[in-house]
Amino acid sequence: MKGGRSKAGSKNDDKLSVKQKKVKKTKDPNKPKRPPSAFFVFMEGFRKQFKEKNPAVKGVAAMGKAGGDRWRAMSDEDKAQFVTIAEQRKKDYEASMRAYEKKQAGGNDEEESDKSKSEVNDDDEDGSDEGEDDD
DNA sequence: TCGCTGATTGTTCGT
DNA sequence: ACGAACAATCAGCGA
Repeated sequence: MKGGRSKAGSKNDDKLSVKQKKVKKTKDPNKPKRPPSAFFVFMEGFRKQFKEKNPAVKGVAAMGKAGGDRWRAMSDEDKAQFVTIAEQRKKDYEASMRAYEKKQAGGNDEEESDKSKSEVNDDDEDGSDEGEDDD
């Protein structure tokens, strides 16, 4: 979308590219997944609502159509909210991609795990009692 | 029993 | 610059 579309005569939205059915086998295990677009970010919240309103919904097609229809009904400003989030996701993706390229360049076991470390849980967590207040 | 297919749009990569 | 692929979701059906 985005106002200026490169395609000049896109009068028909035929499903020219009807591929993507079976996701190709990504042979690159380190390849980071692509950041979710604003539409997907919106879908994250929409899925819950859709499930609540349509608990008997089956398949993703119904949700996809409903989501797409709702998405188009939204104003650019409303979508801007998700777009902003999507941008953050993209930023994070760039960082992941950087690590990915780094790995591709040279085999190093250094992953992008140097970011903020939630809790220093060295030992295997038991999970029985959640002690959020350590110390 | 396991795994793919379907439908939506946006974004990103590759040529 | 254009094209094509791929991101998540859930339940149903095929082999």
